Amino acid sequence: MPNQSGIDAVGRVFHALADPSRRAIVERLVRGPAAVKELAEPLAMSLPAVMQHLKVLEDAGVIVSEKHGRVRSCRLEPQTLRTAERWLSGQRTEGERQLDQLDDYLKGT
Amino acid sequence: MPNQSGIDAVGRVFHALADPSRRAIVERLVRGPAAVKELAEPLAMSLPAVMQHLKVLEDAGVIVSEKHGRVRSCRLEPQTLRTAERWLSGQRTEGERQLDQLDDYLKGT
DNA sequence: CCAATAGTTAAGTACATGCCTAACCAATCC
DNA sequence: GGATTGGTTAGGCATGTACTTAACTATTGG
Repeated sequence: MPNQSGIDAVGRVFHALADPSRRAIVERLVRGPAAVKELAEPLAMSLPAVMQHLKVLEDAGVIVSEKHGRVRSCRLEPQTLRTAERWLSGQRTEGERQLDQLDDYLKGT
Repeated sequence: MPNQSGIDAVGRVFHALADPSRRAIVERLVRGPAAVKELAEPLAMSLPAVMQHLKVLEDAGVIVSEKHGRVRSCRLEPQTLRTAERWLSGQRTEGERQLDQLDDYLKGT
């Protein structure tokens, strides 16, 4: 069991993105919503395996899905990726922060 | 085994960051280098366990370490986190991209 | 209605992860 | 030199992850 209990939102997102198949799914969904079948196609694995990946992504809040008729449509929940991005951008050393300021200065001119 | 073979750099970084103890280590190292002992202190686990976490972080390229005398000093390798950040910022939907442009416009005025 | 399509559930397997304890090594300190 | 400090190695255990196949359900097109 991981060190901390269940409510580790950022951790779930990073864990979801650690798998190349799941990142491929995300990369596909950036271009718009897709059905499970379509997401499965390029992935060289069984449908149930894909479903598990989708569950991990959905539990992490990276995607949402809803069923219309017999097809489940999945789409990205962009805010969640932004949260992870924000955690990363928070981890800057003092040196980096100075470079960032220089950067802003140059852009602002 | 994950779907793809070993040379998945971004995947290793995300996997390293999925664990709360490892993120705590990163958050500490943002404020400057530290010895293994110091990193272990707030973590409520054995030294060997901490060492394994450090190995995961080092294999992912998130940190580097070198031994001076009997103490191993660890520090952040900021570029690696930037790589992960860049992957995330690449995953923007069309809608988000438009918001970003609006954002840039407002800032640039 | 029947068959094909899209998805779901269940159960099983192989391997990875996150911890532990115990034993060990090598640089310091007195 | 001997004890202490900081780190390392080895082995083991419980749980989690990434798949698989087989069987099943619900929608839909002809």
